[in-house]
Amino acid sequence: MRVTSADVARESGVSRTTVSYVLNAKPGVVITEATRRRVLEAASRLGYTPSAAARALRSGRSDLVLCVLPDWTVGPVLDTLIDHVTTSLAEHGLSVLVHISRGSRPLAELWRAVTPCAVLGLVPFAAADARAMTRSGIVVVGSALDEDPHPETFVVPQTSIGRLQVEHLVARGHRALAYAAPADDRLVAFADRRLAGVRAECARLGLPEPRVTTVDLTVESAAAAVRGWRDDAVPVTAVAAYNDEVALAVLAGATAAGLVVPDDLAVIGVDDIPVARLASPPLTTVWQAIDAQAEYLAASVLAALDPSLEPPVRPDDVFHVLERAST
Amino acid sequence: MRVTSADVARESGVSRTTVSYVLNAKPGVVITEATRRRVLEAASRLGYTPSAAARALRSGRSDLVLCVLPDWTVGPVLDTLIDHVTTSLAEHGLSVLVHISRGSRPLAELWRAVTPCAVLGLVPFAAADARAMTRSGIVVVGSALDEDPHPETFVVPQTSIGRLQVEHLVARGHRALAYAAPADDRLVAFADRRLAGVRAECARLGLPEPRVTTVDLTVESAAAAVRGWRDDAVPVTAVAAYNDEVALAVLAGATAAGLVVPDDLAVIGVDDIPVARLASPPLTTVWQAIDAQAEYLAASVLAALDPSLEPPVRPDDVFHVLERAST
DNA sequence: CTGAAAGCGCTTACAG
DNA sequence: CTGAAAGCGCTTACAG
Repeated sequence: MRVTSADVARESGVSRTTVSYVLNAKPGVVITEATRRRVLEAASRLGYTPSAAARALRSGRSDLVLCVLPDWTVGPVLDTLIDHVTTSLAEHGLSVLVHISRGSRPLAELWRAVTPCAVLGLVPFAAADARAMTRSGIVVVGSALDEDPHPETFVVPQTSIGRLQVEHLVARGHRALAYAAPADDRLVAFADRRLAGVRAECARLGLPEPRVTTVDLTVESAAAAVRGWRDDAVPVTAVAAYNDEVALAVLAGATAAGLVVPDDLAVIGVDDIPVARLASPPLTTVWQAIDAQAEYLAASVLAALDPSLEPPVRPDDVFHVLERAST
Repeated sequence: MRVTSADVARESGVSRTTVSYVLNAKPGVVITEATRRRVLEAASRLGYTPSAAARALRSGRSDLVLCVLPDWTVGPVLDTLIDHVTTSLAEHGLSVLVHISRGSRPLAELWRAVTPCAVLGLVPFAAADARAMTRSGIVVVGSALDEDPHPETFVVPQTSIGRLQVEHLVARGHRALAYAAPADDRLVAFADRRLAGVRAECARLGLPEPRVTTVDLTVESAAAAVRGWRDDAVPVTAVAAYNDEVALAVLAGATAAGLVVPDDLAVIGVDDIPVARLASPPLTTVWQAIDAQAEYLAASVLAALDPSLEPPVRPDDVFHVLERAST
């Protein structure tokens, strides 16, 4: 049924060795042009496609990169990141496969089934998982939410997002700040790091501790939060939100509470989702240089796979404030 | 280096055959409880994990399901759908791997590398691709944007979305309708089907042809569109938008143009993205029963894989209007 | 420049 | 109830 290299060999009148040499363009081996052409023609005529399983079994390595995502909704930023990484690695013959870790099955089952050459975690791996993969010869590129000692780790400096938000708000004259945290439990790790950045920057600038309030993605929840902030001894005048969705909720809540943004309350989000600019007023947000991050991530994988490659330099300065009318 | 079934056999003092029988719980083969236990213990002591490559090579089939996504931004609806499908299929020992078809590499390279048992397309496959996969013994579950003769195809009745939107707007007393189309080229196939639904329903109800305008995700673009609609001989009073993002743009554009929603202009979207309810006024939208769709999709894959299984019945009535204040 | 042969790790008839 | 042996399709020393 299946067309194998033996078929191609028979069809073109050479040995399987030669077929393999030709099809893999084995460096160092010289094949007569005529032979080469015959093999190539036979292969395409027969519709030959090498068996990945056999190749993986033989070489002990596949050309698949397994990308493990967190189980919370991905969002356009991560979508774009994956897009870029996929494209970059494709140029090096690697195919990226994405798995949403739905908690349902252990990660181990998955990478054992796929036998990827590398696993890319966009969420931190459990130490045991990382160890098991490494022991199996799989290259592991993990992620950290912040500073991490491991050189082979993708670091998204979440704290600096919080810092940037505060820096921007303070430059606009605000001193009494609040942090609008997301309600979704699954985001807590990220939210905490961003909040840590907000706190650290407030402390550094000698501002009072920021008020921290969880805001649902509903107008009522946000309006209640806004009222709470205004009722404070020192009323909050500016809000750093976990992300754009939370920021949009705060915007809606402020309007519902009769406040004018940004005069009564300034709001800054994170991500620059498409609808951020459609809000009224348009939402100021923290934008991320996803291309640079993706480039770095792809280069990290390649470097980890091939020790002769120079490890890439972590991109600096990937976050920027996109100033709109909400601050 | 790698622990193989031969190691387990040696360690437990049995043959590889027995190891295989025990580990795969081969039905019909009876193994002494003592032997069974010895093998199981040796396997776990050694940390044995079967080689997926060898298994795939041997059996000619893996337990991976490749899910191919379109190259446009996925969005929360598709995210959720994949989540559900992943969970469902995991219960049957299948792992779902997602690939964003970035256009960069031909699909063929990918499924050849992965050798999945099934490929699930959330976007229609090219006929040649589908044929090649089927010929290679891979089960193909494709998608169609609308009615499709193939029984093994996932159908999302895009036209009925448009119909529902019109039906809702007409029930609210509107007769002069517009369709707000997305600017992104990659969405054109979907947008066209939804528009076809809008047109068909207008025709059925004896309404004038809907005005069709492309709307960027910017306030300016939307405001211009809104003004155009108002300047018509018979001014448009209600808009069916391609999705919630476009609808939010129209909302912003209407406000910018000095109109009051829904009194001057009613707007209905599609998807119920989280921020839809945060808009002012909150956005009426078409909601989809993703759970039912995901269940159907997972069952389709299983049925295609195992002919003895009853093919699932296509869920009916998956779309519903979620009425909020924008209509 | 090309071929015969081994072996990657597994499963499964086929004998005992 | 258990074992020896073949073979899935590939690549790669090793001989010519």
